[in-house]
Amino acid sequence: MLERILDAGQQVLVDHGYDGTSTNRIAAAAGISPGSLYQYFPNKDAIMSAILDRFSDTLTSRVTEHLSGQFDQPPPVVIRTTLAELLDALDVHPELQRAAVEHAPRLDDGRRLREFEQRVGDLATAYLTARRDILPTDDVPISATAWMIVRTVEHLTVRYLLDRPALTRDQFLDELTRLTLNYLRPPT
Amino acid sequence: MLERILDAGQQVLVDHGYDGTSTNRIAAAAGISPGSLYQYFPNKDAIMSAILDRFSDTLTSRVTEHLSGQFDQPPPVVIRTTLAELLDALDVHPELQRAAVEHAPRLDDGRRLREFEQRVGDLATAYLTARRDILPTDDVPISATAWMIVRTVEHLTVRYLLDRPALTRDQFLDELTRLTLNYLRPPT
Amino acid sequence: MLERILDAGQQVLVDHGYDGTSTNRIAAAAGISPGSLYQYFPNKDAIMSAILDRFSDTLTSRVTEHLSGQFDQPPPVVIRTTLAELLDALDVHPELQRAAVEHAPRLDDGRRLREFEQRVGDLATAYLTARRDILPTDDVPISATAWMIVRTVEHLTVRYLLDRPALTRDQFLDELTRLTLNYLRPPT
Amino acid sequence: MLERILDAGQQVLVDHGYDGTSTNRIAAAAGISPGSLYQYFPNKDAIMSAILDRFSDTLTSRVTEHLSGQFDQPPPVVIRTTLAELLDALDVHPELQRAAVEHAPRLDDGRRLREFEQRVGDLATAYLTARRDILPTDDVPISATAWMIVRTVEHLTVRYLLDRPALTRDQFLDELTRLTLNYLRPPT
DNA sequence: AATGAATGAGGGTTCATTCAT
DNA sequence: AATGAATGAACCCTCATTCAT
Repeated sequence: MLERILDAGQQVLVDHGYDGTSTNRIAAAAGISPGSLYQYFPNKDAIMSAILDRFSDTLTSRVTEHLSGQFDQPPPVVIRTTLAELLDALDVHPELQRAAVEHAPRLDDGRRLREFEQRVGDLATAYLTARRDILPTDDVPISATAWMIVRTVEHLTVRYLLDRPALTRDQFLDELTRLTLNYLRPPT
Repeated sequence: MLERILDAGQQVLVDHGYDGTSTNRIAAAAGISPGSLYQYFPNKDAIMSAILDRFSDTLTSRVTEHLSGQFDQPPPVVIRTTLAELLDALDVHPELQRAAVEHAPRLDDGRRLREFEQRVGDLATAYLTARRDILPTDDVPISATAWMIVRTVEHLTVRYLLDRPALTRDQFLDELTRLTLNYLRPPT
Repeated sequence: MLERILDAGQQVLVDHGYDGTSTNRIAAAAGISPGSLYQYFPNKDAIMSAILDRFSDTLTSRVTEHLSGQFDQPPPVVIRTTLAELLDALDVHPELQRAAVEHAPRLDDGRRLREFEQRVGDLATAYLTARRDILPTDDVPISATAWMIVRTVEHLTVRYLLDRPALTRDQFLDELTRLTLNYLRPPT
Repeated sequence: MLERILDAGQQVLVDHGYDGTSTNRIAAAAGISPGSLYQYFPNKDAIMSAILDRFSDTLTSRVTEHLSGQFDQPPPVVIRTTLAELLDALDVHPELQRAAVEHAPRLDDGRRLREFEQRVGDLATAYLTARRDILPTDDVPISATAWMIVRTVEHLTVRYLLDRPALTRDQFLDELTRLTLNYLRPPT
């Protein structure tokens, strides 16, 4: 039933946007009465949060799982396949992802979104720390480098799926991989 | 009077956030009656759009102006100073910018935001076309390369101002410049 | 319009009791839309308070006015006519008075009602202080004596009108006057 | 089980006030499910009524018991000790009493409260009839005299406990006794 | 008897929009 | 042009009550 509510809420979010997502609509979409929502969630925001949490959990675990199986591959391989994994994970619910990107900033003052980014950032920092040798310089903290990369990758991936620019999936992954790897290349 | 309404709306948006921006508040801030708003704008969204348009116009013209005076400088200089110009332009109204980032996607289904990005993208494409020599390959359309760079730069700049990570302005500009230039570097 | 809302609210209060007094009902009774209530009152409690305030103001001013014109009459006359004045004032809106008595305790934790009693108590204290000579003893503070009398008179008057026991108005006034005066009589 | 529900309801009433007393809370406090309440009571009001009934039964029986053991004492003693008994009986559950006073009027249109007062009034009438000699006049029916006294005593006692004015228990009992006895004193 | 999830009408309140003045 | 009182649909949420299990 929790699932049913989240599914319904997700559908409403996708169909009507954040402002169009009323508790009554969610209840109707779930085929239950408005009051029943409150047996499972304390309020509307909790529902929205749970929807986004579920989504971000799926993403994080897919990427983490993939990464943990690749840790000893050469960086270009790790990065390229990880980006592919992220892209494909996001591509499962492109509509939800659009909604999430557009509306998550308002939930808990965006804490939810920031948490997700934090988790991915930690992952990237961990990887870069392990592969400290590929970093071009010591002048910039690893966390800052990770911050640059994570934001870039996250945003470009999302926007690629939403805008569908004139690039094939593989071309896009090539570009994104190059962007990332070149960023780490030492100056000549 | 149009200006007055936009100023008032912008102030309310900055002070009270998107959800706190009611038409009544805007009218009060503008020193007119709620009904009078509708003499100048068909509805609330039109006001919000106009506020964001004005902001994006300011940005575009500052960057365009700067770029046109730098066209013949060496690319590293052009890019670094252009990024600085963009960063500083955005930094004038960080609160407004936050509001814009969080809420623009919902206005007109995001058409507004896309328009702005289109304009900046065209600018970048024009520059890259002129400097076609610095591109690493012909396999990827220039517009796609511009798309990658524009999204990256735009998003990182915005997030830098909002998140204020542990990087000084100059460090950040260094990183962003390197990210951009390295992206264009040919493979070894 | 304020008056109209208060009248409507008063009617609804009388007809449906405190719990039956919804803002929607008040609005309907006033012939306006629910939203309009909030142009004149910040919330429901403010409406309820205003209704009771209006009622208690009427009472207080009638009694005060009467008392100020009688201050130099002999105590039995003052008391008897004052009680009559109070009884008649309360009798104007017996239904409202019932509602007030039954439901006022819940408003602001009863602050409203207490305020009214405070005002009447002050009046009584003032009178007793002026006529200190009729008090039987100095052992009890005047304010306590006033407290006893005010509660008694208020409650009996109210209950007389609501319960209509087997006493004529004049008999009741006789009894109430005797109760009050005898309370002040010195022991033999 | 009936007892258990009443105990639970009473506790909730005392702890959370009338508006905070939901059937769900009562059920939880009683350690049963909401649905089970309706096996023992037809609806919420019946529960509330039963709680107040039980309370008023306790009061009546304490006072009756006391009175029956004092019938042949001199009136000043009977009255003083009876008032003391009532005061102490009410003081056992001041919070419950407050709830009772504030909300009893609304139950069954106040029938419940009136019944209680009727019983106490009958008691007083019986006593006064037995001691008819102490009445100052025959012009007023005994029941009316009892009505005056019962209301006064009941209300003052309740209010004394709720308002806690600047009077000790004994001072208050002195005053209340004097009020009652003096009311019955013949005019000079 | 007992459960407790489900109900759904109704609660107070907001606010973009309108329209008589 | 300008007003601002009035609108009313929609918001989120509560809770006494029911009924399939």
